Amino acid sequence: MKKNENAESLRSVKGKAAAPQGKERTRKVPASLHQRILGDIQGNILSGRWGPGQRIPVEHELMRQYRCSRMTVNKVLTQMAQAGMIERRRKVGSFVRRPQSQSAVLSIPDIKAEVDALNLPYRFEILKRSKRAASRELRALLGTDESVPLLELVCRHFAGDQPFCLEYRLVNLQAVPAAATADFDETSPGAWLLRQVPWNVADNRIRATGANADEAARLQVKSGSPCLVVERTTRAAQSPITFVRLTYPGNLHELIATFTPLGASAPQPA
Amino acid sequence: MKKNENAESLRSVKGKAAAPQGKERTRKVPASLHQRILGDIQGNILSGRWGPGQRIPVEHELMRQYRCSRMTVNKVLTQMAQAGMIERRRKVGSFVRRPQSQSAVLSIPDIKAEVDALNLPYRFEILKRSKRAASRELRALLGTDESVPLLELVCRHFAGDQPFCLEYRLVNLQAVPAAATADFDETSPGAWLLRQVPWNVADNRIRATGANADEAARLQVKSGSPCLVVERTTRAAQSPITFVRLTYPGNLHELIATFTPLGASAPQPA
DNA sequence: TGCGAGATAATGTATAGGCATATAATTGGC
DNA sequence: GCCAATTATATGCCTATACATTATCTCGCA
Repeated sequence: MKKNENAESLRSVKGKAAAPQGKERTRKVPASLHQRILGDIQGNILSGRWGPGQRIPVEHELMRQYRCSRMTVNKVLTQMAQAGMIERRRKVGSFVRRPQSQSAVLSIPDIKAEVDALNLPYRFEILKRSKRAASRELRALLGTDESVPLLELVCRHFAGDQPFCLEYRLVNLQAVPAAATADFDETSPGAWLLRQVPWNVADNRIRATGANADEAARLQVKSGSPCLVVERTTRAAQSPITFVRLTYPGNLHELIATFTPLGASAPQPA
Repeated sequence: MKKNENAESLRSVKGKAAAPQGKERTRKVPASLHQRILGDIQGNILSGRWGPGQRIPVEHELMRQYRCSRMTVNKVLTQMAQAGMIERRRKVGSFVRRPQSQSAVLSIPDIKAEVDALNLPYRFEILKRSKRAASRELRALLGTDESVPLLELVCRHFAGDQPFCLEYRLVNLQAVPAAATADFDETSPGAWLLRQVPWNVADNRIRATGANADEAARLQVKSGSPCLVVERTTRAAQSPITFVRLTYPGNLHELIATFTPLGASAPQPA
């Protein structure tokens, strides 16, 4: 099996870039060399030409194919290894990984953004707000063992006149003291917190339940009707920030996750 | 050669290079320099010291701080930009991104693996199997407009004696002709397909519904009881491979997604 | 035959420099 | 004073090289 069936993408002459594409005549011409190399290798893997376990060309071979330096191919291969698509072993070579479990990137937008996407007017209301010490159960939800002061919130989000989502939230007041005095008139607690503690680490748990009587009344659905529940515990710098349970009436909502081997693993800057 | 000695002396100095305003150095020290730089910058962002919109040191500044070359810090910053944590603008600098929507990594394991994780014996059965041409609706599910031959499967997965999951699947026989003659006695269609077309791209849609009469009977739950539904359309090299709808009885199942700013974005080898 | 000492092959990391490109800031011409 | 041209800055991308690390293979020698 000849290995250079895809080697026709050799650079013509180094340092000479093709015409600065006036109107993107072809699909998307990968501008940079390492993007092109990455695309080629990824193509070979995704198309199945290079199956799991198969060894892919070593760095010097790729240098030769693309007439480039080792750093360039190394950058590509390192990136693919970090993404989990290949496995690299010293002295032996690089091999296509066998995906044990697909991993998908789930985008969790702000609720306001979700409602906006439906072209419906958004509003929300605070149904309950109280300060309290963390009981044992609440501490378990937040994943902390310290007894910290908590802010407890229940909040309802609307899309038009229809209840869209019910939010139960605990905020660690020790980590975010400003939450105690914040009025959530303008910004919802979720958005407010994201402004305060923008970058954090979170665990999300997604499941389906039937609405209990309380939830059903607040969401204006029948008791027991299916709901999508997203629970999220958020930490930043080792201390828990907030726990939130979002309950969506079943058919009103859908989470979208995309599995992309590489590339768009993060939200784009709009 | 003096070049060598120069590099050597730099290397020795490097060990004590200042970690800028880093306080939590009690962690394990990352082996390589760029890992340390990445950890430092990430720490500054996650801890909130560098908030969204804030400009982070330019490459030459980081070179000086860490006494390293530009390639090294460039590697780090490029990586962070790809992960979506910072945004880089020429001439202006690099800025901490404001996460508009959190993106989490969702791990979608094989059903057998899920059941194994519960320490229950796994088995499955094929309830229906038929070949057919793609009707308009089925084509819409698969996301193709060609009229391709399809294999339609209904399959039930058990955890112990309890039905665990219902699987409705369409397989594009044009893309995977071997599926027509495969017997799914040993391996479930999902696992079989993953062996045939190991790397692919998929869209996942997750929602909650009530079980209809048919599903309820097969899952041994009451009609209308809440179910978690995962629909997935899988493509490889532009041609759709398979569509699958997995229906889990509500409280039996939970999807876990983790938001990690950088790093373990892919499943690790066992 | 067994086995330890290289030789070798591949990746991992880092350096120093280069040109290219986009854009903010500055300057020059009017 | 305003707009255009230039310059400076910071990133984007690439090269060529060097040395370190690690696992595999091979060869010489007892």
